[in-house]
Amino acid sequence: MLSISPKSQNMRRTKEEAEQTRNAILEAAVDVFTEKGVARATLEQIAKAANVTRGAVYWHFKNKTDIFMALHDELHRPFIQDLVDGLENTDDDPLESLKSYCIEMVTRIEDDLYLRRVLSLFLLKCDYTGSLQVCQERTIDARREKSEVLSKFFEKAQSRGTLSADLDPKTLTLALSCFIRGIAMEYLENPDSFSIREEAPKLFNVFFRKWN
Amino acid sequence: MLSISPKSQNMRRTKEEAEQTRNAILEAAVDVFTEKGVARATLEQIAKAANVTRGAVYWHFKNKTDIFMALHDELHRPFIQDLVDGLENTDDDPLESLKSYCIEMVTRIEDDLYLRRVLSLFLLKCDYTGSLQVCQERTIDARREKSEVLSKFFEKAQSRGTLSADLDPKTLTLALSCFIRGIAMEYLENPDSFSIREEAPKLFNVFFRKWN
DNA sequence: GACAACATACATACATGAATGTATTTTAAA
DNA sequence: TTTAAAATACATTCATGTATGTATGTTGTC
Repeated sequence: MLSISPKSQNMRRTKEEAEQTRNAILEAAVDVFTEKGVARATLEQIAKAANVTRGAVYWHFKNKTDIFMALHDELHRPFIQDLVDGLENTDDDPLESLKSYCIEMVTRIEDDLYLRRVLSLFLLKCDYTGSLQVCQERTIDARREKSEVLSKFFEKAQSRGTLSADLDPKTLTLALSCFIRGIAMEYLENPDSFSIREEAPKLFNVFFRKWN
Repeated sequence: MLSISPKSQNMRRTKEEAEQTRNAILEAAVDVFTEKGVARATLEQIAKAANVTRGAVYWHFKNKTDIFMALHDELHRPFIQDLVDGLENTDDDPLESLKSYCIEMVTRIEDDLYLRRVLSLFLLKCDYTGSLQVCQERTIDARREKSEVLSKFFEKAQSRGTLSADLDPKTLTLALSCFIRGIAMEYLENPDSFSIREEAPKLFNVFFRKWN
């Protein structure tokens, strides 16, 4: 967690220091949001966790929703984008590389503690009613993009004969999306119930077993 | 939505009328919770939706958490129990009956509007931080019970030779749980993105395709 | 390069509303 | 008569947003 420089209070910061403050607030927000839940988290708690006052928070952000959306933009969408990129940069056996990419990706959820917190925040610690609805609508676009990339994988596999032609790529895409989502949800909700690192290879072996 | 009998306000009700009032409050709570989200919903809104005052609400329930837990007990856990029962009452080809049961179950999510609202409420419209944490802990037990029933299915299939012996029933159970969860989440979050009624058979055909 | 003029980056103080919980009252059922 | 099932009234808390203060960074000007 970033902590702003120990200037005696109420001294004007330089541009870089201000940027640091902004980041500290965002990081503090992740902590407070995941601990209290977005709805129950107060700006006072976030400010305190970032070692600033609510004044600083209101300087950098309009309100709680604005903070959440900033996090959403900076963390969630890049995550999906990263996923898309990872999918596009594979060119050998499509299904095999897709499989190992999936395993790698969900394993990161267990290994990368920060990713885990952030995903938990967006998937578990908030509901997208009210002012947060717009965030969800934005991710829908990103998800459709993701689905299109996935589809191409299955199509490529079909054209190479690795995948039976009578299976619908759209269906497989939907199935895989649901599967990944379910794994993430079940793990985040109860991380002690199973180890992704151990189970992910088995799980995706089940999903990607002989298709033709 | 139940509406209590049109007695001129402030008349004492009979026991049955009181029970009706309680139910009206619970039904109103489902509506308000799903529309506003549990955190943003107020007791005033719930009372108004049930055609009573906050006084009635506080007579029947301690607070908002108490209402939520009552709903949780009356709706969510029976749903899981129903699932367990449905699984136990099949005795022919285990995998085939498991498959059709899965299809039936998720299809209900699209067809049964009330089920949809309730599931949406518990899966999407609340976060289980703070006072709602206990609810989540309770479902964890129910889920483990569900998993054990599922496991037995795969074990039975193995003993009958329908399922390769080198596949771990535990893994298959986890996979199926995640898959179902993911389907429910994706659909509830964006019901327009696909039709469960059309896709469920295809999806579970993918999952349950030749195992041996 | 010094200095005024201004903008920036906050902290502090305050006003407000909204939701909650409780205390009191009302009416009729038991 | 007592008590259940509410309605009504009230006090309190709490988070929010905003207004204001303030000291310093920044920038144009000479």
